[in-house]
Amino acid sequence: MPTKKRAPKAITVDARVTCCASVTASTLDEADAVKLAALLKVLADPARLRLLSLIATAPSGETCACDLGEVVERSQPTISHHLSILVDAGLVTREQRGRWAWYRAVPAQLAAVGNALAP
Amino acid sequence: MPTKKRAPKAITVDARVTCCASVTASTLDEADAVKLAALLKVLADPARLRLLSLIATAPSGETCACDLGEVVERSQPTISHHLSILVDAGLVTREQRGRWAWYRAVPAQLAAVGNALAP
DNA sequence: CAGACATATCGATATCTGTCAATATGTGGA
DNA sequence: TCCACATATTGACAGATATCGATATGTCTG
Repeated sequence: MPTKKRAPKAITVDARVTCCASVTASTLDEADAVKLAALLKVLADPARLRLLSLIATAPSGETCACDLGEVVERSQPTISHHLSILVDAGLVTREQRGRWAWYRAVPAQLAAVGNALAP
Repeated sequence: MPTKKRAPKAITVDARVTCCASVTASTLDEADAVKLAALLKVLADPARLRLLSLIATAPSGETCACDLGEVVERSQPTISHHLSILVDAGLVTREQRGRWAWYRAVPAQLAAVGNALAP
């Protein structure tokens, strides 16, 4: 194995996050299918899609949870619940600052799911 | 008679099927979110992902339902049920030939969903 | 026509999930 | 310290859904 140099470090954004196998590249086995389905299931909810969309398109790059309730018409516990699910899935990150929670999108993770469908 | 400078009508495969709005392009409203979530929900199941993957990667371009049961380990009614859902979502097409049902993938529809996530 | 076969539909069920009200936790200000 | 506020957690519940056995529908073959 003639590889000498170390692997290319952080080249730009690595959308090559190996979150899941491609649907069209080869036939998915059950394990890969379960993994991808789990991520898709996170996305397959209107409330979560709207939250993610709001966070991802925020001009400042981050969004306060306090601003989400007004747009997505759900109760505060429901929104908090959905945000947790998005965080657990690695689609957004959460940072507590004082009383407020700030969320940022993780574009690479979203892209990874998208690429699993449309490479 | 080459070079008619027409507007680019049918540009190859149009993966630009307007099935759903992009998550990151602008903030989704509830209606768009419901639409996209519905399609994602169809994909967010391991059995359906495996079926779609099998159909999409078939060398001949089509797959007989009779071959799907052996690979995806579910009962015959369950597989038939999932195939119906995939057809209804426009992700595969179904053609009855004699006793057998043949399925083909609809790459544009899958790509449209993927592009809604990763443009 | 009769039987075998492929697929679809029906009915039932166990599990999952989105939602909210109530409550808990934690933070900053007075 | 005490209170107001932002967010998270808990508990409960209605609706959705993945699954299977039984059965129906439709098609080919002898």
